Amino acid sequence: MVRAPCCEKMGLKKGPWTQDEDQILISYIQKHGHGNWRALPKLAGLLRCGKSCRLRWINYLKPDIKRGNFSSEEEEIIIKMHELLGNRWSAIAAKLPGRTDNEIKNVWHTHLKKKLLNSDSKRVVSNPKIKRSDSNSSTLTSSSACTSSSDFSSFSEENKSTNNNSMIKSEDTESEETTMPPIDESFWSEATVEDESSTMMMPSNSWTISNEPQFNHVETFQQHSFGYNGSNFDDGMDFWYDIFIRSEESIELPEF
DNA sequence: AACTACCTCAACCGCAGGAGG
DNA sequence: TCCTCCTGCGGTTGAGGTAGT
Repeated sequence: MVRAPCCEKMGLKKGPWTQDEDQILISYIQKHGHGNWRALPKLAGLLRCGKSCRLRWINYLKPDIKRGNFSSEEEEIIIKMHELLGNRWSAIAAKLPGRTDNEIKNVWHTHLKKKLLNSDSKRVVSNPKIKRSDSNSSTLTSSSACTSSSDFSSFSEENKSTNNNSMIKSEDTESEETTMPPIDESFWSEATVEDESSTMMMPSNSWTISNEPQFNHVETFQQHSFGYNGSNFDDGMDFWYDIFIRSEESIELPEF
């Protein structure tokens, strides 16, 4: 490493973990919980900094970590979530049980980015079958839920470079205006994933978002959830994404 | 077999933000 | 309000593995 070795300075070990260290960390946390990470290595008798222990536990030792290759479904979810959220790996990881942000980040940089480039940035949702799910949508303002244009534009920016500025859109969309469909029963559709053992609820209508952020507006967003139900994950759990969709309504701000 | 180039992924770093005094 | 401590996040690094020559 080029950067200042903070742990070495204090006589602490760094670099790859040994099996012994792993075992010490596991048994300590199983007995006492992790509590204060900074204090943990001293209490457990490890010559590591707390940060290192925390990372090792979260990314490798935690019992619910799912090891092994990512399934194609998981990869598609990552791609979709990355389109929506940008490099917010922890948020993406929260929707993939058993996967860590570090792992997802690595997969993205090593596989998915290339995959996307090679596949000409095509949308990953295919073969939609229509079936409604129960939508729990609620209106909220950008300032409270999506932290406004900064959050929204982060994935908007991403889309500019990778997907011609679409959030979720149909192939034939041409307009650059913001065109939000009303959210009603027909909003939701179901897209099947490859193995047909689970179903994915997706918004069925299409819309576009403007190329230019409207900084003189406080924009409102509607929150919608979509996700998987089914048994294609080991734990059989359902999970849902929350997405924020720019509403037709926006509030004019006075010019300063 | 030896060397090089490329890839993968665990681990590190600095920073931001929340909590508490 | 300010300061310190702690945690979590995202970006980056580099050792080890693998493929190609």
